[in-house]
Amino acid sequence: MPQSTDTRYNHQRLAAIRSAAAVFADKGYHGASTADIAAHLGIKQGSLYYYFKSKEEALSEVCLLGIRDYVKRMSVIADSDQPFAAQLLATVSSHLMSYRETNEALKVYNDERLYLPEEKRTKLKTLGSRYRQQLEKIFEDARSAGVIRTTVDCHFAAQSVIGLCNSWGHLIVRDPELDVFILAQQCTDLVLQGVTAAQSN
Amino acid sequence: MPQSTDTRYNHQRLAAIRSAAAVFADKGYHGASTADIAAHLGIKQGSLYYYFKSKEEALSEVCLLGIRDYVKRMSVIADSDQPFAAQLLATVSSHLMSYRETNEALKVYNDERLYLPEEKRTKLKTLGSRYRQQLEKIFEDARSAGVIRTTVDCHFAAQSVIGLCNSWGHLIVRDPELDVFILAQQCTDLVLQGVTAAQSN
Amino acid sequence: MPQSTDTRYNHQRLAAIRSAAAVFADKGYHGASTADIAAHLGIKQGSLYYYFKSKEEALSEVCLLGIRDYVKRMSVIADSDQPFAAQLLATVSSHLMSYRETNEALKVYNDERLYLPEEKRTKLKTLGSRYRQQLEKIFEDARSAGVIRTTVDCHFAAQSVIGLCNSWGHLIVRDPELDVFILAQQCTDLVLQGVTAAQSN
Amino acid sequence: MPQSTDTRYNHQRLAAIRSAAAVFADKGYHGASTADIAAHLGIKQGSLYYYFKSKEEALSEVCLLGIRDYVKRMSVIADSDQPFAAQLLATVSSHLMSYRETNEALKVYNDERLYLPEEKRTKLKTLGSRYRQQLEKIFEDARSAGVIRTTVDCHFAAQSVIGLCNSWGHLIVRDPELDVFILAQQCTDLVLQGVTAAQSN
DNA sequence: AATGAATGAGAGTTCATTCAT
DNA sequence: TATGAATGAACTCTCATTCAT
Repeated sequence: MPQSTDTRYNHQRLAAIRSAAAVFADKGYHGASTADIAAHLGIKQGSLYYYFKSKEEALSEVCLLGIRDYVKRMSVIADSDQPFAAQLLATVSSHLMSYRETNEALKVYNDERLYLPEEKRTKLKTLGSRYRQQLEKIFEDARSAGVIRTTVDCHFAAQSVIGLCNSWGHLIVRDPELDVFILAQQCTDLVLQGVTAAQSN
Repeated sequence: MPQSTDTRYNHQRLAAIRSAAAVFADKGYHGASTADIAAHLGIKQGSLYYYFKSKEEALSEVCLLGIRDYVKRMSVIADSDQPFAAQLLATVSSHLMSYRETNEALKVYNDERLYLPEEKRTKLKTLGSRYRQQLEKIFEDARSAGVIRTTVDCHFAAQSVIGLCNSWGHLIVRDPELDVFILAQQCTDLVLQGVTAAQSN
Repeated sequence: MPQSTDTRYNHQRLAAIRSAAAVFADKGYHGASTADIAAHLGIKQGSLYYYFKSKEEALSEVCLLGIRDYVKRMSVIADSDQPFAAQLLATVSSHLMSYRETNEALKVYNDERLYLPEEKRTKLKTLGSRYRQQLEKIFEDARSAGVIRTTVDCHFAAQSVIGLCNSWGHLIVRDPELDVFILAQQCTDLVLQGVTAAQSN
Repeated sequence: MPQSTDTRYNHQRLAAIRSAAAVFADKGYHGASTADIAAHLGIKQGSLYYYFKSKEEALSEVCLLGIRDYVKRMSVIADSDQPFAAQLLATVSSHLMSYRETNEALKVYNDERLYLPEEKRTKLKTLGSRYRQQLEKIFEDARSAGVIRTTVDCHFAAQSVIGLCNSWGHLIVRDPELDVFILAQQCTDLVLQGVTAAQSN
């Protein structure tokens, strides 16, 4: 069993996970064949099994890759002392950036994790839930501080931000021209101000 | 070959499409087997082919069912003389309701249409684009009328509304307890006002 | 799910079991491919799965076929009132005949049952053990009646008879010329009298 | 290529053969993988090929190991001047002991040799046949000498003794508690005297 | 209008084998 | 002497599809 050190094996294995992420993102878990993944990595089909016990393990690893760092960054943001608007922008930026950085793994986490067996899925779900709860907490703190309206449903708001980011994430993956920073700014603005013009009176 | 009148055949065929929608929504296109669909409908696998030429045709029909009415209603909304806020609420309501009404077909349209061949996909895409354009137009008109800020990017706004509705739609399909009307109100509010508290000066 | 009546399905399924028995007997469980079995039956490989859920189920059914009748006949013999010598001859005859009748299924039961999962194996083992116990009982009764020597270890004797029959069974399967009736007579004689010449004094 | 002297290589090679014997005996030739054998020996899969040209060669060596000494001992017994009963006991003892001594190799020879190619199999068969013929000769001599009944079929008797020993051998391999000496005595007794009580007149 | 039976292509997976190091 | 990495063929199994009935 390989260590998590910097061996050649681990290097190649990570490459394999990234290949799986790309292919799963493109064709979906069931639509993608192990031959597709192997071809993307430049090896033969059977050789994949030197790195994965099964196709399912590949999916599992991709999902983990997809949310690990992204959840970690959310913790950093939640623990910071920045004002609400800055935290929100940071969250959205981090979320959208993840779609670029992790080779579509986050998309795979969102769309394909349901094909994992219960056990692995709940483990991932725990991570995902923590993310939402931390975002929710940010909203609640802002509401307590009077920064946002008292009528705002924080659960709804957090879920909406996540949903908004995810739906843009799909477009980001498909369209490499999209500017993630501008988009993050726009999304944050929308959530903060809405679209309505300021009442002038 | 049966006519498209109100025969028993057409009745059963619609039931078959709905079964396909339910199964595709649950397991994805590739994850679902024709046997699953048949079982959901209460017939045997081979008998499905009396209603569909192929599994792909089933997907195609489901996607069509998923957006037809929903696009139609958008046209009605776009053509109406209601004020912007009312149009937006109507759009969101219609969108979210579709997830309930059409037996998960809209979810299938969103998640699985990419598995259709070019030809059929572009045909659907046309419908989907029209939807977005009409929504975009609503935003543009509102901007011209000074109802929303001039800095609002209408393409971005329309896409965001659609994304927001779709991400909530996924939750709606999985959670039958969610109240679609309240949700529509909340989404509209978010887009209109954002979350920021009113500046008191 | 098919009934155990005389449907076409059950007829074909039995034929499939017999084919599996023949092929397993010839090449062993792991050495035989499902393609081999299908070819022996005159259908295509994939079609086998219309009759079996898995290759393992095929093995399981073959093993069952292999001992079912054979165990049943032993019960009849054990319950009869015949003298010991007649019972022994009947047992040996029945045992050897099974190798001819059941299309090598008994050989498969002996050699390949260890590849079944625990659960199914123990179920079969119960049947097999009953067989040995009944035979052992026959020896014990004979010993009590003074028909055989008091020094005879009945467990050893029963196991030896079974082993003798099984080893001849292997030869019977491979050599269609062997006369089972003569063989049964010889085996019984050996066990009854041994080879030693009568002491003449 | 190493010599057949007492090098470290030959030492390890013998260990490899014994590992193969153990694994083949446990899982069968086709059920066992080269990885299993390597693991049993404490090396990695690929390294096995330093000792064997192929998996088949491993089987071939195991079979040879299984019968070589056993056949040799039979020759010694056959050439000796002992009385029939002593020869028979010696034969049975030697046969049963082989199951203990040679690491299950004799079991492998019996059960798996059929997977060898014609050429190698016939070579082994020659050895095996010689064994049976020598045993047959022992019976024939005893019959000529009037030690055993004239009605005894010597071919049948020799085959039966071998079969009896092999079937007990299987049990010996699986059950380390079985006392081989007692068993040899019992088997010999059975063949000599049968089970029938002495006629008292 | 529906079914039972079969098919064949393709999937995931295993594994004996090779070879540079 | 042994290993890590890779390969390709074979295998079990699934499934969309067909068709006689």
